[in-house]
Amino acid sequence: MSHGTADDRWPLRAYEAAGAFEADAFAEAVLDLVEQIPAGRVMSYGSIAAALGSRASRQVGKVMAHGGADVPWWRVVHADGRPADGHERSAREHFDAEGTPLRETPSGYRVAMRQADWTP
DNA sequence: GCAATGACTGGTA
DNA sequence: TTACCAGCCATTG
Repeated sequence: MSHGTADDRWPLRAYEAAGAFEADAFAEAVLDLVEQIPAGRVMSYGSIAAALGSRASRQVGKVMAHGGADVPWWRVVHADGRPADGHERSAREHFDAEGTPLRETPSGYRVAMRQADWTP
């Protein structure tokens, strides 16, 4: 990461814009971790929380909803491989472009966690 | 301090 | 596989 300014490596600007001027260590860690997920791989909300020594998967979701716009949010999926609720369509395009292992289902698609699941 | 809320999970039907 | 339910966790009013 070169050296960049605090601005270009902290996707917290959206967070701040939302009203939270002081970013939590948790939110910072979540966004930072998401940026580290390699293309073609994914992590579940629960796994992220676990990697941070927490179990607040729902909080991870909240962080993504507010500051996820500046990070590869599509690499964060449900524990069963389903993409973020309400973003299935957009996520599909990214997965398709990155070659993320997917598997079709009667009602849509799902990420093949068995192969795509990643952990730092 | 309690109740509601949310990009969640795991178990059961 | 999908649908529903109870549990969990931090934030918000």
